[in-house]
Amino acid sequence: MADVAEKAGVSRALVSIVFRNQPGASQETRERVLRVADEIGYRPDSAARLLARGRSRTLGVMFTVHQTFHTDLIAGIYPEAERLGYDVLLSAAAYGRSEEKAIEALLGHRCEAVILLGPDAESAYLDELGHRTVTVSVSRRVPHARVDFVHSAEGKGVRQAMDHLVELGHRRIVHIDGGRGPGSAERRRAYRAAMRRHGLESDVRVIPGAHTEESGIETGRLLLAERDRGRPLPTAVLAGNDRCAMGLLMTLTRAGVEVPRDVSVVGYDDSHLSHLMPIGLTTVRQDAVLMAEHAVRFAVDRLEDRGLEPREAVLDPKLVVRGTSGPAPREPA
Amino acid sequence: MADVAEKAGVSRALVSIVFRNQPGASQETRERVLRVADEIGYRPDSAARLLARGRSRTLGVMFTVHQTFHTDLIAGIYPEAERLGYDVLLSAAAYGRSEEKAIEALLGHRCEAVILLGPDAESAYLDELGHRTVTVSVSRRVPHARVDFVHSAEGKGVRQAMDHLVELGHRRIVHIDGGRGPGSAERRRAYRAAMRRHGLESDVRVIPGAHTEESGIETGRLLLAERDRGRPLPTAVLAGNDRCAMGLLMTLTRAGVEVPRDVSVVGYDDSHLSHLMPIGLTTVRQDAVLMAEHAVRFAVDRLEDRGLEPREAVLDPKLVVRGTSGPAPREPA
DNA sequence: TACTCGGACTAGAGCGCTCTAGTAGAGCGC
DNA sequence: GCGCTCTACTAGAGCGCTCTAGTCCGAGTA
Repeated sequence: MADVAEKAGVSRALVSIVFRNQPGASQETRERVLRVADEIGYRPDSAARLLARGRSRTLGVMFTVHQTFHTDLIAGIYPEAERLGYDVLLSAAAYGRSEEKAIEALLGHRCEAVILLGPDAESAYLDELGHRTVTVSVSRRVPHARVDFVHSAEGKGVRQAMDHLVELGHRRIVHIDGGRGPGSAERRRAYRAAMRRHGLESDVRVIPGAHTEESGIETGRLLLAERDRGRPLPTAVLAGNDRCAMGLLMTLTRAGVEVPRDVSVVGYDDSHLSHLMPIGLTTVRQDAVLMAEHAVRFAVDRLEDRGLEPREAVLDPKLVVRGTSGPAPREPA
Repeated sequence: MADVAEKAGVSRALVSIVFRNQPGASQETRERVLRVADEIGYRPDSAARLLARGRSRTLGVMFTVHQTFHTDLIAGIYPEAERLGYDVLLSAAAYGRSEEKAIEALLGHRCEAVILLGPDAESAYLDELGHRTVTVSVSRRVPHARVDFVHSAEGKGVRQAMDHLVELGHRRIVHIDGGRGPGSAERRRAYRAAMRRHGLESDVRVIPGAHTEESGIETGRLLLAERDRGRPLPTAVLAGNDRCAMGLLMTLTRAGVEVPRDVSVVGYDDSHLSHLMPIGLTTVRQDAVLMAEHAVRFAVDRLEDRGLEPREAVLDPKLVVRGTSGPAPREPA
């Protein structure tokens, strides 16, 4: 920086002004400084800048490698953060790298706020974190913790999906549970409620699972094995999320079960996988971009006005009917 | 830090020593300092640390959101970097966020080296980058650029896959090209060479595609349409990567084409998707963990010894035979 | 002319660390 | 006692910026 200042014949302070795009420098000088900087290959050191400024204007994002929906969210976080003048730092949790570790890394880099995508850490930890920094949780409700919360109205989404299936004549609708996955408790509850509302209480069946392809595959195998033992297949399955639906779909199709002729499958998330299937997955869309924007906005709002309390955004999901849901097969009389 | 020093009754320098785990402090003092720090909630500011140290000991990783293989790589990068005492910063390229932007963000955060996962930027830019910082490219060869290069021996992988298929009796083996995707030029070349070597020159067919599910779906539709017009299906398809194979697989299965009875499908990458399919995708494994370790090691080696020239690591891929490849169907005489 | 005012620019402190050079004191041999 | 070394510790400069509190100068005003 000193080199640039000298070579451009100005003070370091002026260079700083130019690089921060602040008033106080003539157009002429601005151009000269930028030109010199470019020649020298100078690029402001964000560490020093950050140190001097006292604020980092950086948002940390913790996500889980392999969660396709997270990557959709990340793609939405960047532009919104940029629009608001914030930098984004990513830190991944992975096998062998706990969420806590990923979060601590962000904190060490002086992120002013952390946005957690579907965190799985303990409530107590998250609450403590929320007291230490502005924290936003996406998808996962963290009861009694000082964190903002962005999610979609799981209940509404499930209800739409269930109404759709019932309208198509389905009665034996099975739900594959998302286990500890974000939102699954709400989805499970909504599934039960919808079944009850449609007078299908006796057909309620929740199969324990997870938000992974494996879970869908296993459930598929389970259902097929049951069929071979005489128990009829359900006519429709409401999967825990798209990945699970994918796994199920592959297993069923592979076994000669035609979707949606024999079984209808509905997913959840509308992650980019869903449009990719040849006939398209009927699923409940969570608008990743909108969720990302809310998360960023919540974080920034609380950074700029420390008095603000954490908020909750509930976004309306929307059933997207594609090819994997159809009329219920006629019951063998 | 000053607070900690005062409360522990030592100098700031001593606190620094303790936190850097350096010799020069008694066990007793160490414990006292750490205890006080914990009470106060002190956590070293990495910006200041970085500034003072002159080195950031941070590796920047650029990846593309949605590329499943990249997430596999990331999972491998973290532990190796940690082992060598380096921090990792992630920056994603996404729709609306160019690779250059992602890379510049890393540089702005004073990453000492950047590891680019399957970069798609122009050679000239990457070369310039390579002259500015230690740069490692994974999967994508960047000719004439000053960058380390880690990849798998595409040729060997393809050859293994082709030998496998030919051994199973296949002759009409089609290759779906990966377009501009990393490694695809080599794979295409190796496919042609293998066909020639097996005396199948007249059956060579490369269908333009990309490393995406869409591409597989489109190719599937194309092949099915051709079949309907009288041209027989190929008996085997070597896809550009796993995602492409997935798309193809779904399309074919959906249309009643049985895999591998009617058509064999081979992927490339062995990304975590492949084990997840119910019958398992026959694919060429690129060992993500090993590649990640090499990439990190290359970066760190060149950081610690500036005289080192960029190197190239060619890892041997390995054909993993699973369920999607089988004997060629008997030709309708 | 004397003044104010605002735009362009500068000096220098300070951000929270690390690191070099140094001190103080204990332990040792002679 | 002396010098020596070794360990435990400290003072203070400096990392590359930002920011506050200025200075300087020319145009506008009375």
